[in-house]
Amino acid sequence: MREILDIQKKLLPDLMDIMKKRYSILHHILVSGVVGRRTLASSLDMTERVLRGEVDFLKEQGLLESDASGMKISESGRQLLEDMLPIIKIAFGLTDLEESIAKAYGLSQVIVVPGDTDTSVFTKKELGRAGAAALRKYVAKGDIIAVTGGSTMAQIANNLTISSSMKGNWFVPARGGLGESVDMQANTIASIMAKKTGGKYRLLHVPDHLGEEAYQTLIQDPQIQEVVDAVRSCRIVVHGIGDAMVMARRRKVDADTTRSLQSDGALAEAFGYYFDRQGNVVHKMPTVGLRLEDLQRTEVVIGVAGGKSKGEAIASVLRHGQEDVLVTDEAAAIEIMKHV
Amino acid sequence: MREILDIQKKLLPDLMDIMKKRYSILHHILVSGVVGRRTLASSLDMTERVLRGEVDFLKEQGLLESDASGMKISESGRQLLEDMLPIIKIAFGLTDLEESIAKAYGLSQVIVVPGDTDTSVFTKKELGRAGAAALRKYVAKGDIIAVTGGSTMAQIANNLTISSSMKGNWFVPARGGLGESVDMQANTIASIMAKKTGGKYRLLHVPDHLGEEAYQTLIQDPQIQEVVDAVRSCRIVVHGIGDAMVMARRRKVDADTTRSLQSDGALAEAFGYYFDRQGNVVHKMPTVGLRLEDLQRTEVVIGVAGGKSKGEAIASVLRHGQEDVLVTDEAAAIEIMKHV
DNA sequence: CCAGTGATGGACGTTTTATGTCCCGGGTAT
DNA sequence: ATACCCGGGACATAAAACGTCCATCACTGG
Repeated sequence: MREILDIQKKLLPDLMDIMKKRYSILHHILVSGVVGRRTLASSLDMTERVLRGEVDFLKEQGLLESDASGMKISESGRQLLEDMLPIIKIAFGLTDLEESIAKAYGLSQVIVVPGDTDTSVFTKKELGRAGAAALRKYVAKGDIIAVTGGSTMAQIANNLTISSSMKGNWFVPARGGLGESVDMQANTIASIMAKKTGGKYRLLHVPDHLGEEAYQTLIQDPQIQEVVDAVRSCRIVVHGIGDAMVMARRRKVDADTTRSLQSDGALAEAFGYYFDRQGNVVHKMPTVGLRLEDLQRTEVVIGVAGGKSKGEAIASVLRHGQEDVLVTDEAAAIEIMKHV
Repeated sequence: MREILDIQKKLLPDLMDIMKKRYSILHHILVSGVVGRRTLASSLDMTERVLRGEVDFLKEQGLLESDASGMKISESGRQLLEDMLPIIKIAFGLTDLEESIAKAYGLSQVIVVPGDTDTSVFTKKELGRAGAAALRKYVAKGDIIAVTGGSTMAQIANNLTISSSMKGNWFVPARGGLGESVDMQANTIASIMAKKTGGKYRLLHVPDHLGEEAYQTLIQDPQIQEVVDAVRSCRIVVHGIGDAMVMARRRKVDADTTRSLQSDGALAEAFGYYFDRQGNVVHKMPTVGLRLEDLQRTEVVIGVAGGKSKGEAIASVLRHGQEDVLVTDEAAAIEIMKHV
């Protein structure tokens, strides 16, 4: 596979460029749904005319369709994009990145999508697609799947589709309420995922910042206890990874804790735990749900995060060593490899 | 390996041609040892100038060397050729098929799409796409285009798009109603094609199995006469090819006729005529429209059919010798070559 | 020794193709 | 109703490809 491309490169040096160009046009149209020529041209940084040439070609090949409202991808175009993914990864050099990260951190699979989530909303969507695909790959019938919150997780939820293998699975939030906006809370994500896949879900309604005694009575509650048990016996965890300080701010952590996080060198956050550069846990959010020790019994831990700015944070979570699968983007992957 | 080339064929069809061209240049030089530009050009059937462009490129890539005595292949060029062999075999299996069929049956163009229409719906769609592309290539402004019915023709109609070169053209059914389901009748196909391309159409409402006198009065009708005249003066014919017995059954031909077809060795059916293995007409459907002798005045006859099971039938229609362009699939093409 | 042959590489005008730029008529969402 | 965005047509221009001719060089055969 790789050889064939190397051979072709010798005989057709610009093959890769054209292939990438056409791929990215098609891909852009795929993620945009319906889009016009001018919009597309500016978003791809091409002149209108040359884009038009390519679009005419792609139309002739039956890979996209156009009507008065704009252009959209055809079924065979969508299929083509799917089939092309491995080729594109090689052409973009992403396979190398995937393999080196997997080896450096002892992961069983790494998926790298092209682009940078920090700068392109399309990359974020692609990350969601890839995350959903990864989950689909590892899930089995009757699994309990614990998920966290965050915008990346929301994207994954968006890209899940109904599938027989996920029908009847349980989606649960990995931890209790962690004071984020509603549509990115773990509870919300779990319910969306369940609806999209035809699965079931249970919610954990445990507010933050409870007094000790209120907390104790709450976790004695049989209803809550049941959900917590389910969470702790999950087979799959899918979680985002965040920058420690950004997450602390977003969750309105009090000044004292923030200071202590800073002095402890907290760099990354994942499922309510804060990690320093070496991958040590330096702080945990006071709420119920999945504990670190539960992860060891968990069969598949899937981390999903992207963006150049998150690279270092992802690296420190990976160093902690509980992850099995990582889904990230090109920019973050490059940063991760700087911190081996 | 196979997939990557199929993908590239869809996304970069012209680059595949260039690859073939460069490969054959290199290969020719390899077998010739040392050879001059003009000699090579004539032996490859290229103009000197275009060969020179390619040679300059190959020299730049270090794949061949040239001195005052002529050109010869370099070591890395020889290595490349060796590595390419499997790629070339796969990538151009179809091209070879196309050329051998074209030569064997004296056609001006043969288009072979990968796959087998019998087993894959996708191949059938691809056949439709290729048929539409072929029609687009040969059509000119103001043409009258006669079409037949059938599911393959319906696919072609589906894949036609509005285009200025076809605007205002006439689509007519090649022959009268031949007792098939409505959405595959020539009348229907003609009207769909006209709508899709922005052309106009005329229909032929002549039922099958008319009594002789009803038939005579019908074809005296000026309206019908006008359409029949248009059909017979068409410049382009696009038609499907069917297995004789399958078609007879589908058209509910009576038992007597079926027996006579069988005893005459009818193998194939096209535009209402039945052909035996040698390409002789052994029977014709009793309806009005295009006659065989009209085909000689027709400039472009495009036959479209695929599927392993139809290979022999296609071959016998080709042997009749009126076809100019054939669009088929890989499985049928292989069968066709077995019957040269 | 020399003319003839066939080679490469340079040159140049012409044709074809690609590109930048505008505009038009038609839908669509506001 | 209107303003906006869409695809597609049109056209001048820049760039690439091509056909053609020629100069020069190396080798060969006489």
